[in-house]
Amino acid sequence: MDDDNWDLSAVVRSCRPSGAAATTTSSSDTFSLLPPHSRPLLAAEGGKGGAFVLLPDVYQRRTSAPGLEELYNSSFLKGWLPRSTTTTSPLAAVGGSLQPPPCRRADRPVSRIHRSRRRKSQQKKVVCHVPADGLSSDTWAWRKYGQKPIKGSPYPRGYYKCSSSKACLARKQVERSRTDPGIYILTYTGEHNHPMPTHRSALAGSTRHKFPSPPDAAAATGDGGEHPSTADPEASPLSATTAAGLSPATPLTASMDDEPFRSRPKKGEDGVDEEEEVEEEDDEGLLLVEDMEMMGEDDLLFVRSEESGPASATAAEMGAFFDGDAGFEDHLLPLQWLSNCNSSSSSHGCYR
DNA sequence: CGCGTTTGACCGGCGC
DNA sequence: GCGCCGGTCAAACGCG
Repeated sequence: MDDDNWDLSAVVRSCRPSGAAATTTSSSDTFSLLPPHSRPLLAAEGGKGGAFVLLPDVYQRRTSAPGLEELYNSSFLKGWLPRSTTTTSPLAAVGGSLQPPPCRRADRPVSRIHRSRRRKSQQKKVVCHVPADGLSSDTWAWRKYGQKPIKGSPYPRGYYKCSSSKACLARKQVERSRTDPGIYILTYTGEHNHPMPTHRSALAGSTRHKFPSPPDAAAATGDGGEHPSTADPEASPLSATTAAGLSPATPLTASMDDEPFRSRPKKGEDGVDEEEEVEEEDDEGLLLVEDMEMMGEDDLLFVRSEESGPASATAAEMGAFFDGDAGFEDHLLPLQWLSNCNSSSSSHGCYR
């Protein structure tokens, strides 16, 4: 149960805006830090025919919202809310089981089986579509452990693990949207079994490639030629590699931002200013979460924000929302969101 | 020296 | 049952 919360919260949390990322630790703080500008537009999709919900001021009130329960209970929500609060969520299972002791490839026998793999299809995951800047907002420390070209997509998918704790089963996949290169598809699975790192000390190494990457490469591939070390743009079209691979973890630093920014018509590229720039574009919706989906075994919560519309939420925001104590376990989060949406629609102040 | 990234290979799930 | 594809591992390497 808690696990689920963790999971979700963690997941979403990662979508935090770069600006707020570093300093926020408590959920409440985080929350308050969230850019008000983003009014999330949630799209709930129960598998098929999804329903879209506008979430207005979710962030402003994270406290309980009357009627939430009703909402929650309503068939509507049930259709897409992760009801898996129950103990049996696949995630829980995943979280509970630790990975087997590492074995070398040579040794790697058959025992890799019990990994977190467990029925891929049943794994609970949360999918967020975030703009490039959204990636940088992830406050969790992620470590890239793999990258793979995905069939049908020109961009590779990067695989990340939470580096804060070895035991942490939280994972994240970063993939560039094939339709909109400016958008990244973040897929979170597993849950963090530890508190969010206050500061990214863990990211030590990740800070490295900040903006070293040759602009050309990145620009050329359109995705990420960011890593200097890697990048063999020519090697394969997928060299976009880092595109997806930008470590989302390095948010503060912005490895990812770097690249993504390029893809979008951007102005300055001085890494330092990136955040500022981001904020600037915020108004335009750059920092919004394009889409967010939470998938349970069968359920899929699809959250979508409109880019320019008033209703837009940054991944970060969502993260904040889920952040900390308030988790799915209460199921209040989503509910709150929903309720807020319904009740109010206002305020979307611009972030900043 | 520590940590993260890169990269090729391995393995299992899933569809046909 | 087979093959494809996605996900993960771990050695090698780079950077601060």
